[in-house]
Amino acid sequence: MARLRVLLPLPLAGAYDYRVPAGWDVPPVGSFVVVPLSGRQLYGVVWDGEADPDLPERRLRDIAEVLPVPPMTASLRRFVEWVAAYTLSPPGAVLRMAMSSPSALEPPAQKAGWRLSAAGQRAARGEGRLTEARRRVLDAMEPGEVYGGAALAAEAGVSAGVVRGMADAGLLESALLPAGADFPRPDPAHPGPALGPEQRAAAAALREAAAARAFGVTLLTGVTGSGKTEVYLDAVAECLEQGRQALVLLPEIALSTQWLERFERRFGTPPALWHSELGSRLRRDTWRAVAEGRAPVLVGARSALFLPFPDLGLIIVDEEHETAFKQEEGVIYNARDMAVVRARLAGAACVLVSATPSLETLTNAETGRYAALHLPTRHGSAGLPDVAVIDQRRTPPERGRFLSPPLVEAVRETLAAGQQAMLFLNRRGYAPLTLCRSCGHRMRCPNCTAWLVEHRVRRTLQCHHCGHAEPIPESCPECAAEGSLTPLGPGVERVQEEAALLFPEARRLVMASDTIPGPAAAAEAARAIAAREVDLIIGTQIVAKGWHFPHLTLVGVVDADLGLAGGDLRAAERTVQLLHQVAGRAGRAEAPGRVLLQSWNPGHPVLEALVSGDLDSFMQAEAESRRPGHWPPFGRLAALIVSAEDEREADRAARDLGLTAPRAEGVEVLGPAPAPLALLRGRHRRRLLLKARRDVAVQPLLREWLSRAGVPAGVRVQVDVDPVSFL
DNA sequence: AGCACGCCGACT
DNA sequence: GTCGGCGTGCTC
Repeated sequence: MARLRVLLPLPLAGAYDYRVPAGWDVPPVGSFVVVPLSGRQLYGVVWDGEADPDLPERRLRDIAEVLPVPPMTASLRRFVEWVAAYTLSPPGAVLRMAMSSPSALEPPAQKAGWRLSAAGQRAARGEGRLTEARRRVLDAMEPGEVYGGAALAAEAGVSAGVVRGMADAGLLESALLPAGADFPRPDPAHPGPALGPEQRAAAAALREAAAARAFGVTLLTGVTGSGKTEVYLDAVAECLEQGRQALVLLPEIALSTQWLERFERRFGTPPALWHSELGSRLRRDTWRAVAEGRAPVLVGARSALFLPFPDLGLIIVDEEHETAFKQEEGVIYNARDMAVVRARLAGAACVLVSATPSLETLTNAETGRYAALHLPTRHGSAGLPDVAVIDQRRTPPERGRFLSPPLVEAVRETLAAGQQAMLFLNRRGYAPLTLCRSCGHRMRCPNCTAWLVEHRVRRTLQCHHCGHAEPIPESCPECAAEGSLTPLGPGVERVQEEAALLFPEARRLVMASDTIPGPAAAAEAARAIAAREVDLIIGTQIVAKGWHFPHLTLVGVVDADLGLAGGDLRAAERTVQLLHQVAGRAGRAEAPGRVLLQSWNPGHPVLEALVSGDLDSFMQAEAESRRPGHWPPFGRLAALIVSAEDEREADRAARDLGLTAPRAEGVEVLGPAPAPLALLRGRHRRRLLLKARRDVAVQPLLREWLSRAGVPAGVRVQVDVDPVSFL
């Protein structure tokens, strides 16, 4: 009897063998099936390869069902295997991401609708008498087409009762609506916004890449406002004309209402969406529409990379430098890098887009692995904003304040001119640290190595790493002194408080992940700002991405030094990217923009680069500083995070792991050292860092190392290949 | 991932 | 005497 391999969406070492029941056709590789596993029924995928002939017959179970879904393509199967091997995850754990809507595998529930009956068709031809309402319903219908009852009533402008009455009278007969007919096709010929000459040239190059129907990567760069989005949407149009599907990855899809409006302007319809907040019903319909090729364009967060596109022709990664593309839990992967792999396996074009590309991507463009396109100027009349540093040592803020006199003055001028201003501080809450003035006690998280952040609006102290929250105590928990707890340092809430004192007449809006919790709030904020119902925006990094604020002419960065402390490999690169992005919010329409950076260290290369606008030289210097030590992108990194509830156990396991570290040419193991968050969610963490030359394949080394070093129970070892955050 | 089997504390 | 804690191990 035929045996085949079935991969299950579980963290198992590999595929299991199952029997094809007698009399069945052998389902093709990639088929979605239902199989029994220890008494449960599970979904799985028929996988490539030969079943184990030595497995005794009595241990095999029968496949229970083959599901009526298009089989998983070879290209997606290879991708699942590739990601599993690269990240050192069990293939089933990766498969789970590709089966993220299990109910989509079931036959879709068809909705009931109405169709013209024979009598109805006669009546439509004018036989017999009809009321006006019934006539309108018949006029709205085509013979043979099936309509939803409510939609039909609305289209004809009658009540639902009319439709029901016509059904009772035999003019309509019930029929099933075709499932999932509700993903509109974006029209590549829809007249979109006009492109300038530079944009047209770049768009033509991208169209050519998409028309080649072959793998290739292109880096598209250009300052904020240079029209990168319109250019790459032209490549999407080309992909549609080729009859293939396009995928656009965005870092924060939930907050991109403005992006969706641009898409609709270009194509006349919205795209299909994919992100974590999608409801289960829409999720199921979208997964299925993708699998059946009914969703020609999908815009999504990183997990959209694992959707079952039957013929993917183009992947766009917008804001490719964003760290939000890095998945930090479960299967740890970087969607930007995996997008390139997915495109290669699918024979698709890949476009990486950013105003401030990552050093990895820049290096790949420089060595010619990636093609490069650049849009040098802002589209329309807007010029680049003027960037200056405020030296806080010379003009310090008043005691207990955080806005220095020159910044206060600039905000005042801007508001007086009837323009909008923004204060940027990448720190949520009121104050990052709460200190007892009498004993020096600092309020810290019981589960993590982190200070508790005061959130005055909610009257709590919160940990931003594990979600721990407690009310602000009246007295010091250490020395019991009354009213001695003092907030230290600013968060956006505190900046807003200071702004309220300084600019009482200005209408202020705080934008942080806790005040803008979802797409609806983001859309409302964008509307209020565009309608000039807000004068002063005070925001964290969520204001940096993708917004278009036409009346904003001043951006004040409250603490430009903030991201630079703390020895992270990419601290400088990330700070430049973030502050450049924030600066790009200023002066996008006719009025010129102005950016002021408050700093205690104005000579820092990051600030000099932002002031001069010469980010290329900065990134080159950054590259030269990483090259000699074989740091990424000139070498490879993998982090091993060893964690245990017991601190001594974590220490011992980490030390033992360090002792068995691989010794090879071009490989170096650093640590163990306390991980930057040495205590996280109640687990003590130690970190080892494996650094290898570029030509060393680290996965075999890591696999061998981990299998050699037995990890005791209760200790967890997480592998993060290509870590971006060192937290 | 689930679910069973397995060996040590507070209950009707 | 039993119910139940979750530690370890297996599932084709």
